[in-house]
Amino acid sequence: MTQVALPLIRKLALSFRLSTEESEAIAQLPFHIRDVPGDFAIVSDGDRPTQCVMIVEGFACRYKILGEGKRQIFSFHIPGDIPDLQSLHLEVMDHSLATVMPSRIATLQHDPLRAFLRAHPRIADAFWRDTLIDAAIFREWMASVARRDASSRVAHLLCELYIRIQAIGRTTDHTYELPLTQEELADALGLSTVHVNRTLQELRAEGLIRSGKRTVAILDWARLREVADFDPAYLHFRSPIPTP
Amino acid sequence: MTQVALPLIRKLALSFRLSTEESEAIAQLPFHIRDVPGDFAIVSDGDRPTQCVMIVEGFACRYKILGEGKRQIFSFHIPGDIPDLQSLHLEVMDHSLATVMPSRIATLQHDPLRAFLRAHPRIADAFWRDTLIDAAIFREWMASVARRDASSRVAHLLCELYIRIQAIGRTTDHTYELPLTQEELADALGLSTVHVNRTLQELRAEGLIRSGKRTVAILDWARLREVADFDPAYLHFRSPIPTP
DNA sequence: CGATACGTTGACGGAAATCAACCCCGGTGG
DNA sequence: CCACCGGGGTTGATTTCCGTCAACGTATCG
Repeated sequence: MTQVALPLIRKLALSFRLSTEESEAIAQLPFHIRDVPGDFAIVSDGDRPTQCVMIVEGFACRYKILGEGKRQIFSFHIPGDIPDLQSLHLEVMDHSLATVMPSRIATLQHDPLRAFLRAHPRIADAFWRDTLIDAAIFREWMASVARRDASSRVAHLLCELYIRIQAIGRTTDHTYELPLTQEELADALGLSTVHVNRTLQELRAEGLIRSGKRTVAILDWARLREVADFDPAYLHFRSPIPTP
Repeated sequence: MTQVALPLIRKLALSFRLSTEESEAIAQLPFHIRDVPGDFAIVSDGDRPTQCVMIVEGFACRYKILGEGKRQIFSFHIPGDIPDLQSLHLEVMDHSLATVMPSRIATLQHDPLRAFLRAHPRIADAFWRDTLIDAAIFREWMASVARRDASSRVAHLLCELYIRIQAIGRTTDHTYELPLTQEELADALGLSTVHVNRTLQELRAEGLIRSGKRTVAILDWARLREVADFDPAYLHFRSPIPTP
């Protein structure tokens, strides 16, 4: 019935060998589909969710509001991601999850999901693995924010998103849709919006990217990757990553 | 036989309700004990480990060397931690693990561990949960490095280590052993050693901490926590955290 | 057509990096 | 026993990257 799970299955298959039966089992999970607007708070810091959320269409981010009202975005999420899978094992949310554009999401109650994972331990491993890749992405972002300069940071994020979005088949001609404002980029990169703006201009001037309203085009992958100090190993794909 | 697993059991119990049988099962795992010197590379970026490592005594860190030779430390690990548990599901290491002082470690082959977790799905959940807490710590560090100033960052790290070390019963009088050089602190915090030095002096001058060779004493928890913008929720302990 | 959100630009200031000494202390070897 | 050495800590001077502030441009929308 549900085609809904397709991006999830495809994504898990990127890093894990799923059998046909396993894929079909996942497709049978009792998803509940919902459309939500942009800037919609799916789960909030402090909540005790009883369900997980998968992104079917759209774009979401996880973030936390810090002491002096600053916001740190920890990750961006694309179709096939289950950004709050951790709520299955950690009762209280320590951060928030929100859409950044109108999106279609599929919710999955914890109880049936838990039962399902007990019945399919290999799939449980795949889900665990997925959360481990999540953590690897956090580490890489930490390294970016701690040690790379502004242009490297911006470039790195653009590289990562390109690879991830390409992996779910949503790039054409080295171009992908990026529905983020410069303020959101700044909140993710630990920069000010002003500096993000100047840095994007710099990357454009260098001929590395073209970036217009809501889209990014990679013009020179080799040099962008160089500037970014980007090595996709941390994404843990099974097969070598096809590069432009 | 093995008392070795005690810190691990104690640590899991911090955030997960383990039955006596489960604790005993963990204690029976086939650990292999080894003593290693300080600055010893346990696992390196690019390795394909066939075992996991638990810290029995000592102190370790995970890190990665970035493009221009800079090092980013992602986490510190204390007795009871299994820093490379992720290698159970991610074949290739995307970072390195090393001791920062002479340590006793216990290794655990992947195969028996995998079989064990299949046989004890609840314990598998506890381990999964542990890796999720790991990820939560990464997020918090990311927020620190991205958005907090130097004194807040240093204070935050000292708070986190205090709580974690206290949880395994290794503090006395608000004092704990911290076998880190200022260079290692700098690599963890995204600062220069010079600035770490000045910031520590500042915290000392403010009367928040006393820090001598290899030890830290918390003198004013309330104000330190305030400076750090520290909220231990992200550590996901089961019971309220006893504060000085 | 004004309101609003997002992007862009310039001037200025500040937090932290960098560079370069210097100190202190424990270990080691002559 | 003392000289030497090296790692770690400390200090001051200078530089730089990026933040902040403030204004202005531009597009979308009710």
